Amino acid sequence: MLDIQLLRKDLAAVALRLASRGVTLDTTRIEQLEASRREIQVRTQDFQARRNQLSKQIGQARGKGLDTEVLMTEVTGLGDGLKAAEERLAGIQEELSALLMTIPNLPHESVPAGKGEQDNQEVRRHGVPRSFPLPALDHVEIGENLDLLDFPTAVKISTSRFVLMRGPLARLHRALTQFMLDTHSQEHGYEEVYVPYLVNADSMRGTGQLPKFEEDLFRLSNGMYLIPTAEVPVTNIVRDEIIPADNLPIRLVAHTPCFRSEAGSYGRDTRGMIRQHQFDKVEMVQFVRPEDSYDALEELTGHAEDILQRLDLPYRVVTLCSGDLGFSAAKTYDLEVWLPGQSTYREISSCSNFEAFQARRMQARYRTEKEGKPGRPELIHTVNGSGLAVGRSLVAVLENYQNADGSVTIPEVLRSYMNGASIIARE
RNA sequence: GGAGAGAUGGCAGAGUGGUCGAAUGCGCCGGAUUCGAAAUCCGGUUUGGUGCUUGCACCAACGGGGGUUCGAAUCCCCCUCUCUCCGCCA
Repeated sequence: MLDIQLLRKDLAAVALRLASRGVTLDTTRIEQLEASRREIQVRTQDFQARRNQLSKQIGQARGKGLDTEVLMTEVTGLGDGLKAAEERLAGIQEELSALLMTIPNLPHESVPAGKGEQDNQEVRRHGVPRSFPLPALDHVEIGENLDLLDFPTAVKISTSRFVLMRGPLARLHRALTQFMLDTHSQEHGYEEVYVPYLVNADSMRGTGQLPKFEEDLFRLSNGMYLIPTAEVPVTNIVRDEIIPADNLPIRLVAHTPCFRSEAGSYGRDTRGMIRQHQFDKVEMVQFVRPEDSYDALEELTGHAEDILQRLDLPYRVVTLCSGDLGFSAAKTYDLEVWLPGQSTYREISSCSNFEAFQARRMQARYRTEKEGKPGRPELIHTVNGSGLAVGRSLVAVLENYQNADGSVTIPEVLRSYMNGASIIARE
């Protein structure tokens, strides 16, 4: 959510910055609503002040046994006007806040202008894609040849866009998860947290999934939602909290399954594990002081990159252009891993600074200090990123570590999680 | 699933129709005292919003929503959540 003050003060500038995301702001409508809000709110509060004053006088008069008829007559006369003003004000504020909830975040000044994916800017590359004597297989062929990856059975049990993994492959998937969690919690300074996978609508509103993107979510019959990312439960830990300044920054990491309905991506990535309704992810979240959030974004992106480097997977870092930014993000780096089976880089992590956008929705604040004295609560900044998407990491390992005989070498750093094994081969 | 109790400030806890945004205690902040500290004493200490003369005024909020009333933390209705006991259960 944007700061309503900013819209009041400089609506044209806000509209301009949103235009770079391809979003058109109805400035006329906002100006109209603001003008009437202002007028009606002042009138309503005047009514309320008068009523409070009179009611207080009635109470005092009764206490002294005096006659209250004159006072009663005046206060009764306020009734209709007050009620009408209150109702109109409520209506306007509801409309304003509903509108405000659908406006995306403003891109940071360092974000390149652009319409879509093609305008994203590559920042750096790391690692060199390995060359294969024969055309590299994709993860589906590799996994199915090993009899460890089973899509048909997953479809039987559930439906399309689900997967069944067996034996050493299932274990490799778990090994990746453990490795990521251990690295972030033991070496990068994150506290590991275990969180609910079902959340309420307030939490979804807090991080920005609702009200605009309900169709991307799985909603349960009791009104709760399956999380599309650990970002939702982890970030909402600080909803409606005032954090002592000394506690910042807070760094949290969680592993969760993620559920996405993938409405609107029919026909995209239908083959394989790239785009599933259910996948696992390790997510890093940081709560920081506003002045620190861009440093935190660089740091957190580095933590995600460290996982790729330790797995020795080639990747590149891309800055999303204004038109490709997610709803809540002010700036995003995507990490794209090299997939030999597709001969292309594919997103494996997304690291974003949301500035105060989520914090404002959540009322997540910290207590500032001024010359040693406690100051006013101010909104924190939230930063998060995948570290990494586990399913896609597995895909990357299979494709980058495949051997000519159909086996797959296990990356060094995962072997301790695989009972010392160095290879996955057909039995 | 059944029965009962409850939800008030950072915490504990009072308040059942009127000067209550809320007693009291604890905590926290500042000051006094002290060589320093403890103890003690004094003062301060919720959040969101609006207006303008930017320092003041006003509005709203006692789990959430609605109602009664001139006036609601207090009365009524609905919802949510928490706790206790029983049942079930990893």
